[in-house]
Amino acid sequence: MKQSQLFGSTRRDISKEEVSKNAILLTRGGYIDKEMAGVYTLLPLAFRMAEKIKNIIREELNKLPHTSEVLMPVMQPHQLWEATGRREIIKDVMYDIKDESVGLGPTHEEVATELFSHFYNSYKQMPVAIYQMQTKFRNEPRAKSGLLRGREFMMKDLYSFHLTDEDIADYYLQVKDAYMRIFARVGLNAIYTDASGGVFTKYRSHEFQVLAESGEDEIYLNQLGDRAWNKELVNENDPEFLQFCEGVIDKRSAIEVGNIFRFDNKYSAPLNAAVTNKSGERIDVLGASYGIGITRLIGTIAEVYGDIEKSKINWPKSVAPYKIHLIELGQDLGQDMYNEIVGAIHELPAASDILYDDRDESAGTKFADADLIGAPMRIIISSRTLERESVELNGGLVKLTDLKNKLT
RNA sequence: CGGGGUGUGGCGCAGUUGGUAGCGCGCGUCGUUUGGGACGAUGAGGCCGCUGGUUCGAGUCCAGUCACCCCGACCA
Repeated sequence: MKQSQLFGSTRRDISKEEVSKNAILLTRGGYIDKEMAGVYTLLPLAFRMAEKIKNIIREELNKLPHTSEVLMPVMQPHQLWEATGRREIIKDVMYDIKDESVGLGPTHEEVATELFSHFYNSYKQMPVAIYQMQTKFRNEPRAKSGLLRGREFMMKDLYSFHLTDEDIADYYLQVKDAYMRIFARVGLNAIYTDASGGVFTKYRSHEFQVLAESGEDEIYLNQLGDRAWNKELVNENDPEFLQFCEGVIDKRSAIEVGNIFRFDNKYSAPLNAAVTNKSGERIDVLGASYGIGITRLIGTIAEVYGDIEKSKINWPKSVAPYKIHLIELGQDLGQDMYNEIVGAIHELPAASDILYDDRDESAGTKFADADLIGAPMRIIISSRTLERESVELNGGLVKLTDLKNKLT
């Protein structure tokens, strides 16, 4: 992609009102543009990241048994929420459509459960799970912190339906493992955290928390640092908690990047999502929800990998919008040589992952922009490097003839 | 929803006791530059968030309203 043709650009100055690290870096880098509080455009750079994250999620979730991707509606009838008794609870959060008994979906337990009931009637068909990646709408009382808490945001939500307690428990753990792989692949160290189920469920929920100063949640880490309890769940006299932390309490701020919880028959019962078992009895299926905030993940990765002072980000390779930033300095390079290197690079499998800065800008501007854009690999081509039949790759000179090997 | 703060060219900001608006960046043109956000010249661009009030006169004072930021509450 030629940078001169990329929509948007880095920004030198942004409002001093913006305090959130991810919002500052992503806005300056030309990744996002704010429309209103908690509502952002994903510019090409952030959009590419979102697509890469979505593909990683797909790869991992598609390994799960009986699991398919779908796309459910954003518009949801109030009636469905009234049926499960959640209309009153959701009322302040759901954006409603004027003069219609319809709102924009903040979550999809109702829709997913109803959808299930349209196709499943027998234990022989069980279990089954569906997931989607979609924009969610929640009227947050206070949207803030850039992509970390939006009123409109992209989410992956998965719903599973099971016949037995054993089966749902097994699937739940499989999802947990898939989530841990997903977070690792996008470069985050997520901590599996026990949390309160809130109004969602009588069960404890489990959150995936990433340690960060900017995190809204507070968690108590165990000694190994690989398990935690959310503060909201903690009663410091609880024997189970005391055993968990073994006397060492390490309280840390963290960002919740995913959460999973069982709700069993909470929605299947009122929505009549039941199947017949071997004896011919109709039994309500057991359900669970599993969510990952995709746009929040982008914000979280920026929080973890960004540096405000240096105005730069070092994205993990797996999610960087472009893996290679090819920067051309000067305009009087030997054109033959130049064509040769660009040609060589474009023969690589990752050619679509190259951002080529072909703009007529000063070296300083190009470097500053490159720092903000944060590609993991930087190739500089200039008359200085071409004199030696080389380019600069991440700070070191590499012969043109060796470049292909270095990049593959 | 409580408390505090902010709304002025595309972006970032200044604007004194009320007198019809200015700076930087960016943008256009010309020239010089080209390895860490280059320089000179010149030019374009603003119903001062919105509504009402006070006044001969309001960016400036008053009231209301909307939006945005921070702290808290909330967070399906």
